[in-house]
Amino acid sequence: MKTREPSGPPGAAARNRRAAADDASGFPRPLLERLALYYQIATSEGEEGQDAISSAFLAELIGIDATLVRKDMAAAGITGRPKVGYAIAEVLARLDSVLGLTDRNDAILIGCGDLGSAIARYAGFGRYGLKIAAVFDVDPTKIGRSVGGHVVLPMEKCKSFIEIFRIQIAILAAPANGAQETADWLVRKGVKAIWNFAPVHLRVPDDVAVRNENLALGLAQLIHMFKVKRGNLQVPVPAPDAAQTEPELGAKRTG
Amino acid sequence: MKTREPSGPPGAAARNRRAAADDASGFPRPLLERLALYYQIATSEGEEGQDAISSAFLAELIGIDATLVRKDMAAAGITGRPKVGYAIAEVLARLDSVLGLTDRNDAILIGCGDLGSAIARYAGFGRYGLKIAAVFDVDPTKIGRSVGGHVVLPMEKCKSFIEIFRIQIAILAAPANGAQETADWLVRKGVKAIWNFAPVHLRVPDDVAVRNENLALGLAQLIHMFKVKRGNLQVPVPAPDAAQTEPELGAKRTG
DNA sequence: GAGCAGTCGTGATATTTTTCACGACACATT
DNA sequence: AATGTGTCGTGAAAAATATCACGACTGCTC
Ligand SMILES: NC(=O)c1ccc[n+]([C@@H]2O[C@H](COP(=O)([O-])OP(=O)(O)OC[C@H]3O[C@@H](n4cnc5c(N)ncnc54)[C@H](O)[C@@H]3O)[C@@H](O)[C@H]2O)c1
Ligand SMILES: NC(=O)c1ccc[n+]([C@@H]2O[C@H](COP(=O)([O-])OP(=O)(O)OC[C@H]3O[C@@H](n4cnc5c(N)ncnc54)[C@H](O)[C@@H]3O)[C@@H](O)[C@H]2O)c1
Repeated sequence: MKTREPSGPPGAAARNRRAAADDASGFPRPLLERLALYYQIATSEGEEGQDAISSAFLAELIGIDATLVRKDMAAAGITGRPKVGYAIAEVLARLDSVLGLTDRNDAILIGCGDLGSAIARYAGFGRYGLKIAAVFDVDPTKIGRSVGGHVVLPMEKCKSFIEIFRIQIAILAAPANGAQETADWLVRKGVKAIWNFAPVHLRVPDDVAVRNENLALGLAQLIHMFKVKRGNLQVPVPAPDAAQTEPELGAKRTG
Repeated sequence: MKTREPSGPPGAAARNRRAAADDASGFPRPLLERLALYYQIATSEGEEGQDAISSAFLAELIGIDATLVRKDMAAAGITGRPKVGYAIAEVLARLDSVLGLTDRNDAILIGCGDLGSAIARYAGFGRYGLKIAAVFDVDPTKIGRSVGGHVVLPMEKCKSFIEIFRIQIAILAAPANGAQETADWLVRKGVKAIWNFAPVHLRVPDDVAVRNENLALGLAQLIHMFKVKRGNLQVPVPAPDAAQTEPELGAKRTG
């Protein structure tokens, strides 16, 4: 399946000033990532009394080029003022809209273990419109307990809850084992967005949004960076034909 | 005002322009991300008895092109066999080395609140070489408690612990307020890699690796995807001159 | 009001990342 | 052993992404 529609206008080589904002498939991921970062920084700067932020400031803070920040702002429809920068109020308002944080999004939390409890108790996602409407678990010893103001409900009640409250967003904090099945079930029940914390790459239909928040991958990246900076990591594999040491770990096919 | 000084060595400002960026002669970030994903999938497939995996299988699972998988494998120095695929043993061994997971990495955990406790109890990071050597907190009521087999220690003991055990990796699960200061302090004490869960973008010197595991940004992205797929997100901002609704939050210049 | 300094806006350019096309090789079957 | 099918390997093309260079505009100072 290709999520890429080959609808490329052949004559549109010249860049039109309308940016690529009206692309129905949303913004490219890297841009989106930076946009959310701008939102966060703008929020924190605003709380410190700032009225505006410059592209150079953002760029320096994040470690990217200032031009890129300006392009991003343009893509989001944010207009800055020379000599001043971007008005924080406008940045927040615009990104609120662009990121879709304007209205509240009710979600259910599946799995109330260590991580699920932390999420249930965390208030920081409220700013992004997330409202945990209910918490579910299969463990009888956890059902009925109150976690972060939510009473843990049995999974048996999940189906009707989704249907009655038209829940479309689910946070999946259950074990990896069975995560895909749970996700499939949620999708069948009508869930359209899944925030997955289990260390598996969930597969969902095309009309469902999924974000695999795979912390282990982040850790792997950090360790890689760490080793590279330390210098004791021999990454390069320049020899293209070198049929060097075969891993003698066994488990190879019976030849 | 760009007076946001990273409170580090005074002359380092010019040098750490790319500090927050990640690629330091290592692999580009997207590639690295996929590599870690292959590692995870290969692990799980291996546990199910598979001997080899094909590029097509990985591509289909992740939702990318099979050619890209093969390029990635080549970049990591992994050689496959036609008609068979990539030997899982080789994939794991090679990625172990490439990602730097071969030897154990001792780390300290700073902040043992909801999220910190979940991390301390989680065993899943062990596969990536991470070993939590100690847990620290400032809250007197938490000190002395046992969390995931670790006794929570007071921050006062953190300095000597880092020095004695030559700790180079820190997991930061303390509140955002003061996270940067804590990070600066850790860096001064010799920490070379920080896994940051506070919702701020940490600034560190060039020789320190940092991964900002900003969950809120992930949430923002999920919500954006969700809204776009639902169709009720009007992103485009074509009107270039239309002085439409100015944010009435003040902060506008008087003409 | 004129000049200066700082910042945005954007077309052109460079770099990186991904896809396409096709040849080569390995295993299975007859 | 010959044939057939499925998979890897890789150079070239395409697309996406980031940077450069420079013009335009704003606010400040004098
Ligand atoms: N704790 C962490 O720091 C951490 C870090 C990264 C990833 N994760 C992942 O997050 C998930 C949860 O981690 P955790 O540490 O909270 O585990 P946990 O074992 O503490 O909690 C899992 C909870 O899910 C419940 N559960 C099991 N099957 C369920 C089902 N089918 N439906 C609903 N609930 C179900 C269990 O009863 C339990 O309460 C796991 O997939 C884990 O790999 C956790
Ligand atoms: N809980 C979540 O689901 C979640 C999600 C995303 C991000 N976060 C972020 O993770 C961090 C921790 O979240 P939490 O929910 O565990 O918060 P928490 O308040 O439950 O825990 C924070 C802990 O850090 C300790 N602490 C405070 N200052 C410290 C310092 N200077 N040094 C060492 N320890 C210190 C506190 O005593 C407390 O135990 C926060 O920055 C939060 O924004 C949490």
